Amino acid sequence: MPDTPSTTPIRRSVGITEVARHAGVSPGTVSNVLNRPERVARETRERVESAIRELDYVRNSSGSSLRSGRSDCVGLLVLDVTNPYFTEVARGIEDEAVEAGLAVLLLNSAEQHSRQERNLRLLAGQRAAGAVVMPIDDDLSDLRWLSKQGIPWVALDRGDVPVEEGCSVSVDNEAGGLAAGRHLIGLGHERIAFLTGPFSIDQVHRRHQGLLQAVTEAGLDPETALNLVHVPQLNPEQGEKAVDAVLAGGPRQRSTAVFCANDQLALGFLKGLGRRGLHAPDDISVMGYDDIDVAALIHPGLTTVAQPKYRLGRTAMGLLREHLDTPDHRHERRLFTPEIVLRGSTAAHRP
Amino acid sequence: MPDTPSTTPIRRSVGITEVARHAGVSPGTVSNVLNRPERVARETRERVESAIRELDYVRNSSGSSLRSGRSDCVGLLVLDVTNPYFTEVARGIEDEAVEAGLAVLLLNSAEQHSRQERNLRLLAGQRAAGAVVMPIDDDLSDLRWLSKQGIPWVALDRGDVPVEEGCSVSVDNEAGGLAAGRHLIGLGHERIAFLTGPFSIDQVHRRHQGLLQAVTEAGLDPETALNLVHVPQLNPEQGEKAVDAVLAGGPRQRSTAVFCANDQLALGFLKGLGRRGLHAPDDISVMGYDDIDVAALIHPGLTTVAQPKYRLGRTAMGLLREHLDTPDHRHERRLFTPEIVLRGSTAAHRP
DNA sequence: CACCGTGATTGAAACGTGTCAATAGCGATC
DNA sequence: GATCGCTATTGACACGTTTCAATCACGGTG
Repeated sequence: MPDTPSTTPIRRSVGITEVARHAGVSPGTVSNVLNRPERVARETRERVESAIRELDYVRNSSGSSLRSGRSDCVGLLVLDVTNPYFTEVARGIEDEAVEAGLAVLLLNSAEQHSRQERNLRLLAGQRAAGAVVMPIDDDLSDLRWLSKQGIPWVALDRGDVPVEEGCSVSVDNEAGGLAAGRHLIGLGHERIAFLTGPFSIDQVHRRHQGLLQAVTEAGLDPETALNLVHVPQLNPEQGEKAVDAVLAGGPRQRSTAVFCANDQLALGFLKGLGRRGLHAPDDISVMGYDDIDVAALIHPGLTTVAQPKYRLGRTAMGLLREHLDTPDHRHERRLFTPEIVLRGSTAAHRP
Repeated sequence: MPDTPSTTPIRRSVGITEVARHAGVSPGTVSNVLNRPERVARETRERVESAIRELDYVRNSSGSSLRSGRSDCVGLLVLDVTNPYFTEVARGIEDEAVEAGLAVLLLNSAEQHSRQERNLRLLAGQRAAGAVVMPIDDDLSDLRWLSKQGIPWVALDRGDVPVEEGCSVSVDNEAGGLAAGRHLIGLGHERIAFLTGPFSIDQVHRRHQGLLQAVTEAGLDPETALNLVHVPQLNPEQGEKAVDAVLAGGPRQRSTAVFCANDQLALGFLKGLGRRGLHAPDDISVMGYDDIDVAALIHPGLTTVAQPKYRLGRTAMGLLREHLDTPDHRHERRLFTPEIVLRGSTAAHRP
């Protein structure tokens, strides 16, 4: 029994050498026990292991990654930590990373370019093993810089990354818009509002393309069947404000359904409806996009286009793992197809 | 002559020595430029700085923290990344950390003890400068281990940490329960249901204590005025399931208001109400706890007890900074008082 | 001129780990 | 008994940085 009742207040933490001395072997052997246990005889290994336990040794990853050149940290660059969409993705990434024995360094860009740069510098400083990045805009120069620093990456939610530059995982927004449009048209709606942010956001633009396709393939005239309502940002406040614009027009021209580019917009819109004493789907059918958690928690439930968020994160990290494991890795682009989740906020149009 | 062709095959990134050679100075000078710029003459400093820029040098933090013993990483141990409550706290922490020039290593315990341990080990391995921890239960042994490893920490949302063991930042749950109770009683409600998880969760237990105090101070008999409904977990599904239990009792005994231990519970409860064609506050007043974002986004808005989440995170990290800066630091306990946010889900009782 | 002080720069020694050639131990084979 | 083959272990060095005592340059003072 080692009786060390008075833990020294200030001490350099125990290192590999101290463990070695304690077990009566050389530091190299301890290192071998940690990294290639099969190379060391069972008896010595056990002796070292018990010394490790006894001294409460934990390997200093600074020294380790300094020497080996590799770190067991991967970066996750996120646009906004508070966005529930991202947190779900983060969960997928983390689960996969844990399996690979990697630590996730979560970095928040807070939608600011300066902060994204700062964070990438930080990753490079850590000599991170790799990174999963949700780039703040379609400017790839930051990612190229990362490549130049020797840090492999996977872009998330950016379908437009050339496959020779790097891996990417994203969801087919056009297919999502198309499915949403078909759903509403299938319910008999012939005048649909699209509540959206600026088309400079690529994802939103593509959703509109899909919606447009649904309208034309149904033989409707986009001019009259589609009512575009633009708001500056994709947040609930804007959705609430937009109610009047969406409901504009006489009884014959008024939209009977609204497709929101975003669940957040849809939530705000629903709230605005409620304030005016109106309800979905009786007064207007409402559809969102993303399927964030709350979509299922409100009444009526929000019909929406679900992104496979968790799987998105998992495959992104999976791709990164593959990248790290295989030396002659070739970049890949993975495209997911979203699925519609039917809930109570949409219903058949009753003329 | 540096012709050692058989060195490591992996491409090492540029280091301080290469910068030094390029600028015609010694490595020590480059280090000084990075760490104590005032000690080096302006002319040389500029020469070094331009060399740094030219070679695109970024400091290797492994080497740095290995030598100096300090890391610029702090850990943030979170119970569940997807919980909006925590993400808001995380935002506060990150903002403060960025100001202090610290990187935040976000680690997710996913409510599992094994994972919490894993993550703490990881932190110790990184020789992190400190940690902000939301402990998974009231067992302090993990935190003590962290202290023994020489890593200072601040506990979050655990009011019961002895101040001689470490710093803590939390919110006065008893005050929150009291305020909620007063609000409902002030509206004329005399039969209140408390929808809650197991009392083994300290926070929930204290909220109940506060509620109890409100009831007794109003001269009501807790036996008849309070209806305790226990569910195993604090999630929306349980809230939805609990509707019948809350609404039980004849017209004279039925609760006219429900105080949910959690916004998530409240959301589920509201959904369950809607399913049955009932509405808040007409059929029953509903109150939550936490003030997560969605509470304001639904209709009617959810009256709830707001925790100062962002400030909670900021002060936690602030305390940690203080801890790191002042050598003769003494632990502190900060207690915040929550505030009621009035929205539409509660209303006066009409007998 | 000798001496001192000051400020700028240098050289070398760590920090804790991984790697790898070298060595020791030892039974089997020639 | 010498040699070989094999496994287990050892030393010593390198990774990139910080730190600190030592050195150098140089102008001012006695």
